[in-house]
Amino acid sequence: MDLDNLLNPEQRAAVEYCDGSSVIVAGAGSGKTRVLTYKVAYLLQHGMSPDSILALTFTNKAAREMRDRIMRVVDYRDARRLMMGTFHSVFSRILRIEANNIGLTPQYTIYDSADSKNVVKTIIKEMALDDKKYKPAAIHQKISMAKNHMVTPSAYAQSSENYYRDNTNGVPQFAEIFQRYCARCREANAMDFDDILVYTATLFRQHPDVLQRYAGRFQYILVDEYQDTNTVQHAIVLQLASVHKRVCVVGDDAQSIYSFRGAEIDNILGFQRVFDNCRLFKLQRNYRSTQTIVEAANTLIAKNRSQIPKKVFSENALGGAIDVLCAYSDYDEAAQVAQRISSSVRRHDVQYSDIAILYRTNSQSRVLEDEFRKNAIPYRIYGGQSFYQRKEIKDVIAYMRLLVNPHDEEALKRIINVPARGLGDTTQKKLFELAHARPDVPVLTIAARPLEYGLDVNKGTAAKLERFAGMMQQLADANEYSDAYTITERLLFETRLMADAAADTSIEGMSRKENIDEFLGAVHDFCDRKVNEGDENTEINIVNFLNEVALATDQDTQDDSDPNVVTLMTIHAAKGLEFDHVYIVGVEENLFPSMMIESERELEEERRLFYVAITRAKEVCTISYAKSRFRNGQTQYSNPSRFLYDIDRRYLNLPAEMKRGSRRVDPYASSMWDDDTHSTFDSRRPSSYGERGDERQLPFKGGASSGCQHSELQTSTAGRKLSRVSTATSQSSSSTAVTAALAPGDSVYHDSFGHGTVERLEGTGHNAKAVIDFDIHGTKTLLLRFARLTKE
DNA sequence: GCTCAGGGCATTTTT
DNA sequence: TGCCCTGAGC
Repeated sequence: MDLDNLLNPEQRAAVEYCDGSSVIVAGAGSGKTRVLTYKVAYLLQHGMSPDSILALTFTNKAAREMRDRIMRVVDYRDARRLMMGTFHSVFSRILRIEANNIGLTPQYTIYDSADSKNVVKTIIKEMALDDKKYKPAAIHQKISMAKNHMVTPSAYAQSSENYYRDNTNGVPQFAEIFQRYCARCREANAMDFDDILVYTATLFRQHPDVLQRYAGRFQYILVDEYQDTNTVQHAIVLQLASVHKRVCVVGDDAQSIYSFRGAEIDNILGFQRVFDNCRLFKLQRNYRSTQTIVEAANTLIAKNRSQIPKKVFSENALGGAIDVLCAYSDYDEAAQVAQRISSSVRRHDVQYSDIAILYRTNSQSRVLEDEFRKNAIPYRIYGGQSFYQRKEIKDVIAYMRLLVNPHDEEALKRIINVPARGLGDTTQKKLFELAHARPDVPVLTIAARPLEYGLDVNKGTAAKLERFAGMMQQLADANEYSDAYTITERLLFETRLMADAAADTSIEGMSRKENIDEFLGAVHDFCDRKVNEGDENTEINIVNFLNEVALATDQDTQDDSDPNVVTLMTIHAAKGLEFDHVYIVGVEENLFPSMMIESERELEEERRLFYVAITRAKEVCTISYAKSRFRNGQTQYSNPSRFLYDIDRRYLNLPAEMKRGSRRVDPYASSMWDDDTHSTFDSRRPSSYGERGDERQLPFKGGASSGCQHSELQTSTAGRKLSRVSTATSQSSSSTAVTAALAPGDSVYHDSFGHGTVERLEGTGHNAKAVIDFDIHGTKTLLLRFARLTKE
C-alpha cells in the first residue's frame, strides 16, 4: 500500500495519525471515504486486529460502501471481522446480547416510527386529550427530541422550565404522555429507534463491567458524519473511548443539516476539547467540483459564525457561472428546467443520469414530474414509500414480530383482524385494556385463553380469539426449529395472506401479491447470505431478519442499477452524493427558509442546507426560483431567497430583475417600497440580524406567512405613464386601492403571472378587483391593495 | 365491521 | 392540490 501515491499530504497525515484521538474536518468532495478506507487499512496493516476496530456510520449504505472499499484494499476475511455499521445496527446487536441487563428479552421488537406514533396516539386517546392540541406526530417528535438529549420522563417532569413551556404551548400533559409512552414500549418488550441509543448509553452507565468489556475491546473507533451525531451518540462514543482514548471522528461542520432531528453541530465543533492532544486535520482540497462552484459555495458559508475555519479549494477547471433562473410560477419553473435538460441532453454530451434536481420538500416533485412526463424526460424520485412501509409487507412483518415477541402490542393490533376474523374494534379495545392491566402477561397469552383471564367477550368471539392465538402458537413452536424462510412461507399459507393476495385480481391486488413474493425472496436472500457468511454466531432466525429489516430504509431497497434517468430528491437526501449537473429549484424566501427563523443558529443551518445543495454539483449548477407557487392549498407569492444574495455575485448569472435589484418587493417591509430606498439590496443584511447567541425575535419572523402574498403589478398604458400596483390575496390590511390606475384594455405586467391585459374592474375601495387575462396563466382575478403611483 | 364522502391539513427525516 | 382521518350510513 503506497499511501504516497494514493493520498494527498493532508489526507495522508490524517490517515497516519493513530496514536490518539483526532478530528478530520472533511470539506465537500474532499475524499472523505477514501481517507476512512485507508485509515482502516492502515490500522490493520500495523497489526491491529479487525475485532478491535469499531466504525460507525449513519446509513446502511455508507456502511456497505465503506466495507466494500475496504475489502478491495485488505484481506476480505479481515474486512468481514470489522465491527462496522450504523449506530443503530451495531448497538441493537449489542443490546440483544445484553438484553437481560436492561430488563428486556433478546427478542425485543424495534418499533418503527409508525408504531411509535400509534402508541402515542393510543395514549392520547386513553387520556381523553384533544388530538388537535396534542398532535401525535408532534408529540412523538418531542419525545424523540427528549430522548436524543438523554432526558428521561422523570427528569423531564421534574424540570419546572419544561412544565411552564408545555403549559404555554398548550400541552401541559406532555410529561405524562412521555412517561406512559416509555412504560408502554417496555411492556411490549419493544424499543423505538431512539431507545436503541438511549438504552445503550444507559447500559454502559449502569453496568461498568459491561462497558469495560466493550470499551476494552475497541482499541480504535471511527465515526463518520460526526456533525450529525446527537447528544446520546456523542455520549456513547465517549463511553466506548474511555479505555483506549483513540477515536477518529470525521465530518464537515459546514454540512450539518439535521438539527431538527437532534443533531448537535457542537459535537464536532468542540470535539478537540474532549480529549487531550486531540489533533485536527483538515481536508480542504475538493476533487469534485469546478472552482466556480466551490468558490460560490465558500462565499455563502463564509457568513456563518459557528464553524471550523477552513478554505476549501478546487484545482479543477474554472467552470461556468451558476445560472439563476427566474420563473413566474412553479409550473413555469418546471418547464424551464425541463427545457434546459432536454436541450443539454440533445446538444451536449450529457446523460440523464448525470442530472439531479434538488428541492426543499418532497411535495415539490409533483409539478416537476408532470412536466418531465410531458417532455418525455425519464426520471426517478427518491424518498417515496419504502418497500418495507407498504401495507401488505408491514402485515407480514407484524406476524413475524408477534411470533418472536408475544408482547408486541402494535404488531398484534395490526394483524389481529387481517385477514378479517371478526375481531373488531370493540373486542380489541377490551383485549388491550386488559393487557395493560396485566403487563406481566403477554397480550397473546390473554388472547389464547380470553375467558380464563376474565376478558368480557361472548363465546363466539372467545373462540375466534382462541383460534387466532392457537395458530400463532403453532407457528411460534415451528419457529423454534425452522429457519426464517420456511417459517415465513408457512405463515403466509396459514394466515391465508398469500391466498387472499392471489385471489385479488385488481391492479393493486396484483401488485400486493408481487410485493409479498418479493418479500419472501428477500427472506430467502437473507438466509442464503447468512449461510454463505458461515458465521456460526449468527442464527438464521426471524429475530435477526427482523432486526435488519427494522433498520433498513428505502435508501437500502432502492435499486442502484443505473438506468439513464434524472434523479429527483430533497437536498437532505442528496447529502453525500454528486452529479455533473445539479438544478436547485424553489429557491425562494417561502421555502428557504420555509418556516419562521428564530435564531441565528437556524439561519446558519439554512445556509448550510443551501451549501450542501450547491456542492453536489461537479460541473454545472443551476438555481431557480418561482415567484408564485401553489402550496398548502393556495397560491403563494415570493421573492428569491435571501441566501441567493449571500453568494458573491461574481459567480452568478443573475436574471435581469435581480441584477438591477430595484424591482424587488420586500415582503417583510411593513409598507410598500419606496423608490428612494429600494435601489440597493443589502447582501449583508442577513448577518446583520442579531449578534451571536442573540435569540430575540428577528424582523422577518412571521412575515413569511402574511407578507409574502404581496406581489407587484406593473401597468403601462398607451402613454408613458407607469404605475405599480401591489396586489394581495388577503384582505387583512386596510389601504387605499387606486383602481383608477387601471383601466380595461391596459397591458400589465405582473411579477408572478407575467404579461396580461386588464379585462375589467370590479368593486371599489378595499374590495377593488381587477380581472386580468394573462398570456401564460389565463384569467386571474386580483384583489388590489396598497397602491403607489410613480410617474416616469 | 366495512365503505365512502367531506373536513382538516400540510418542512427537511440517514435509523 | 392531494392525503389522511373521521364519522355517518349501510
